[in-house]
Amino acid sequence: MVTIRENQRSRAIAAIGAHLLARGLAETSLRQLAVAAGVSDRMLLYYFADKADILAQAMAQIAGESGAQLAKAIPADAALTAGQLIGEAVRVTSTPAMKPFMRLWIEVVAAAARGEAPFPAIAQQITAGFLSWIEARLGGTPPNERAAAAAMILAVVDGMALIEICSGAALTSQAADYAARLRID
Amino acid sequence: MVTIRENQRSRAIAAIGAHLLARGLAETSLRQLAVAAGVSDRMLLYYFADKADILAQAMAQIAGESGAQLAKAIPADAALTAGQLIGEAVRVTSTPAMKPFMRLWIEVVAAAARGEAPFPAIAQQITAGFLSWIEARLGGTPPNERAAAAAMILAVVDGMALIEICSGAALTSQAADYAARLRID
DNA sequence: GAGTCTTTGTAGCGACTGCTACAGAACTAG
DNA sequence: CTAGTTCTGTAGCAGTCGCTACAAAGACTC
Repeated sequence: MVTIRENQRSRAIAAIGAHLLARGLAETSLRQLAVAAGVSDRMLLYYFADKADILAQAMAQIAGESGAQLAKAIPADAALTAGQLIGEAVRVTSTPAMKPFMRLWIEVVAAAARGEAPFPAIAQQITAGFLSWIEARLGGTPPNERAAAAAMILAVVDGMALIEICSGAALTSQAADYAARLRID
Repeated sequence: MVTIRENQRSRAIAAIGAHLLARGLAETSLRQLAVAAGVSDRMLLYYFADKADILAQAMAQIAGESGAQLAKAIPADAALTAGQLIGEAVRVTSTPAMKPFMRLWIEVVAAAARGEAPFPAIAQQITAGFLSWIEARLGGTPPNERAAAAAMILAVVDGMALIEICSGAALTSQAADYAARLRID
């Protein structure tokens, strides 16, 4: 009973997700999203409740895919120290496949800072996902320090994405190599 | 011969700078900036060339003030290792006085990523300022490693600002303490 | 006081925003 | 075949955006 609509809806989410990864949040008016999805803006608002709904579902899909990619990249039972995981995490998130996501992620955080719906909720969910991914691999760090260590590692990973935007890939790559040498007392 | 106009111009820059620090980039339409500056939008475009000009000058002023604040916080000739400077830099940029600037900074980087004028140029300038501030204090690090170390430290500092947006002050403060324990091989 | 230049208000343009009313097309159930 | 539901195109609303044309007011020189 829902075939056409649901089918179109998931097609639209996939197309808009790809559009977001390619273009960021710069071209996200309803009409621009509609072009990206290959339908009319009228139809987009027939499939989804409103613009925030569209973006939320597209971002959820993207986050899910990227999360799966991360999960595969490093085994969940890797018992690393914080120092070791910094290097690994930076390496994984610097992958060409992850770069578009990290760039979009920066824009999402900024939109969340601005309070722009639906990004605050999205940012919180993705952050939680990142943190649990990190914590699950911090077996070499005392349990009572894992939350702080995970947040610190996430800061380094996110910071690298920021540096890439401001200073380009070359310096970022050097910084990443340097970060891999970090150790904890 | 330029008294009134120049006077009003610098008043407007100061007021708009304060507005940006308080509200971020969310409320930056010409009409909103005009209200913040206490003049009409018509006048704002009489004092300045266009909206990008307004934002560029306000951001330059803010960056200058924050840069001076940073310069004072840690002596320029402090010969620190990268590990030591991470802790110091995170401490300084987490100061209540610096928090609004760091938050705005995140939004500026995201706007730069989006290619939105005049933010790419602004982001590049501020990044250069940050990096030279850091490098000047890395006397304890071999000269050929300073650029990479500075970029890495900037990544940590910026990343902390991102974490603060997504996860709040409490976790960020723990992460900052943890970051202060980082050392370089 | 006339003429000139700087400063300011009013009013609005054309483009774009998210979103919707309305009507017709297509399909399905009886 | 008819009635009802699902789908989709056209057209446009009310609002905001950056910016500007026009003209009047004020300041200043001579």
